[in-house]
Formats: sequence, structure tokens, C-alpha cells
Amino acid sequence: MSVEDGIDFAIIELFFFAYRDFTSDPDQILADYGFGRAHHRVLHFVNRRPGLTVAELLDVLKITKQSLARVLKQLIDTDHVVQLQGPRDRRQRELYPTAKGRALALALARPQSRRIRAALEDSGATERALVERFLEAMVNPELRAQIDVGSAKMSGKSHGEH
Amino acid sequence: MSVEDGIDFAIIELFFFAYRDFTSDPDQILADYGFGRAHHRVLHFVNRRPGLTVAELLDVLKITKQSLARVLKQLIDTDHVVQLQGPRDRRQRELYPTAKGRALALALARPQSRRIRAALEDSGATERALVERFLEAMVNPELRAQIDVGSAKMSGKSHGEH
DNA sequence: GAAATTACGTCAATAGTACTGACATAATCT
DNA sequence: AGATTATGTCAGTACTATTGACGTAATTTC
Repeated sequence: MSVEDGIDFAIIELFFFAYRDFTSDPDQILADYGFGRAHHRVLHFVNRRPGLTVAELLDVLKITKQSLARVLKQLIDTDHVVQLQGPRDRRQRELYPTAKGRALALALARPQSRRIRAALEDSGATERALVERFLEAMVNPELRAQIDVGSAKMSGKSHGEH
Repeated sequence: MSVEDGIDFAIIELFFFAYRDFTSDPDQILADYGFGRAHHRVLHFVNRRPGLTVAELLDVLKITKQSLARVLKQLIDTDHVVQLQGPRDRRQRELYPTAKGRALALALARPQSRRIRAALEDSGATERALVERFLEAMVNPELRAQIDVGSAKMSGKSHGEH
């Protein structure tokens, strides 16, 4: 169905609409802080992978360090993120969320999670797994390593407050 | 699994990565034309809903007419899109793709469709329907009318070349 | 038929996010 | 000691988006 010229227009369009609305919820909240989507992404990944270095963050986001600079500086200046000198390599800066940063990251994730829950409302674990599998398969194969689907990597890595 | 603080971080992240890579394919092609993502979106919807008016396009894209102006002008100047005076209301401008515009829209959609096909490789119609249902459910309910999943609306609307 | 509204176009100013290129500093590696 | 690496920063540019204001032509309303 809705495959014209062998092109899957239906899912192409659905993906556009779905992502547009998916990002609209946090955008509202971010506006109150004078932040944009870039701040959201940085905060999200610092929160999810506390202690990641600047280089690792750049690699995950696939942006340049000049693009990151302003956004990261603002998050540090507003006390949402802190930098600690790397323990092994003192050139590195490990990034950690503050309590304030974690709270904001959570506030931003909440409506998105709510939207996902609603979309999977009448679905069981099978359907959920299928959606996860589909989304993962949409990611470039060589980049799937970046994805941290399981919670294993997180559980032992509580660095507390900084 | 991977639901911390009751937040579905797994799908939030997967959605980010999936959409990033999903848009990266056409971005490469667009660069050759000096176009950006905005041009892609306009071209896509003009192609999908030939004859739609400027106001309808703004409503679908959820941007302002000032944002659309430059992009649409460039697409018209480069002979990818044409404007025709509305038959009923002559204030309106109906937008149609040219053959050139259709060719570009198709070239942009091809790698995206290929990616979707690969992601659904070992899936049947059931799984495909499930993914469609999920994506549709992610869209704001009041905006689902915009989505043109079926091909019914398209089939009889071939306006030919302009 | 005059007045209000609508559809569209355009000018000006601003913001957010991204880019390339270049250069500096400190730390680590060879 | 010299090369490389990790990070920071300065300068310039591009793309997409915004708000606000104004103009024109066509349609609707009274």
C-alpha cells in the first residue's frame, strides 16, 4: 500500500511528522530556559553517559567542536553540566550532569516518554521490541555501536554529584 | 528494559539516531544542488500533493510564510516547481512539480525508501503495519488528518505537466 | 457598492545551529 | 626533544527559522 514508483512514501512521511511532533514537546520547555535543541541533545547524552569526554560527545552527535562550544559553555555557565579533568588522561574533560542538569534532562524526556507510551498503549512486549528493532535497523550499521540500548553500561556508573 | 525513572530512554535515543541517519542520505544529494532540508520538504509535499496551495503547504510544514518564501522562490527559479493561479479562488497559488522537480523528489526519496526496505527486510506485512501504526500514533492526534497514508487521494489527481 | 477579510508576496531585523579554517595550550606518546 | 592528541577559541559564513510590518489583488460580508 502507498508505494508508488517503488518508493515507500507512507513511512517517509510518517517519519517526518512523527519526529516533528516528538521534538515539539521539549522545544516548549527549552524556550523557557533560552535553550534550543542542541542544548537538549548535549544534556541528554551527558545525562545518559555521565563521564563521557568531549571527543566522545562530538562523535555521538556528529557535529564539530566549534558547534558544540557555545552550547556546552552555556550549559556549564548555567550549572547544568560540569567538566572534570580526566583521571587517566588529564587533557580530557569528563562531562557530568549536575542535579539541576539531571532534573532538566528528566523534564525534557518526560513528555517524549509519555508520547511513546501512548503510541504503544495497546502493544505488548513483542510490538515494543519490533519498533525498537525497526528504529535500530534505520541507523547506519557502523554507528549502531553508539547506541546504548541496554541499561548495563549505566547501572554501575553512578558518579554522584559534582 | 532500559526504562529508568520510568523514562523510555531507549526509544528516545533510537528515534534520534534513526532520524539523523534517515535524513543524511538526501542531504548529500541536496548539497550538489545548493539546496537544504527545507527545499527537500517543500519538494516532497508538492510532489505528493500536487496542486496544494501555499497556505496548505505552510500548514503541513508548520513554518511561517517568510520562512517558506526564499526556499519556494529558489525551487521555482530553478524550474523544480511551478505556481498556477487557483481555478476557484484566483488569489490562491496552486503548486505543482515540474518533470525536473519530480525527478529530484524521486532521487531524494530513493535512498530513504531503500533504508526503510532494508530495515523491514525480514518483516512481513504485519510488522510493516505495526511500524506504520506506531509512527502514526506518535503524531499529534489533531494533525493526523494531514497524513495521507493511503494512495486514494493521489490516484485521480494527475495534473500532468505544467 | 463600500468595507473587511483573505491569500500571497516582500522587506527588515534577529536567532539558533551548523560549517570551515586557523591558531593556542597543555598533556601524552614516540 | 619532537610529534601527536584533546580541548578551547577566534573569525567568517550558511541555512533555516522567527517576528513585525506593509502592499496588492481577490473574495466575502454587510
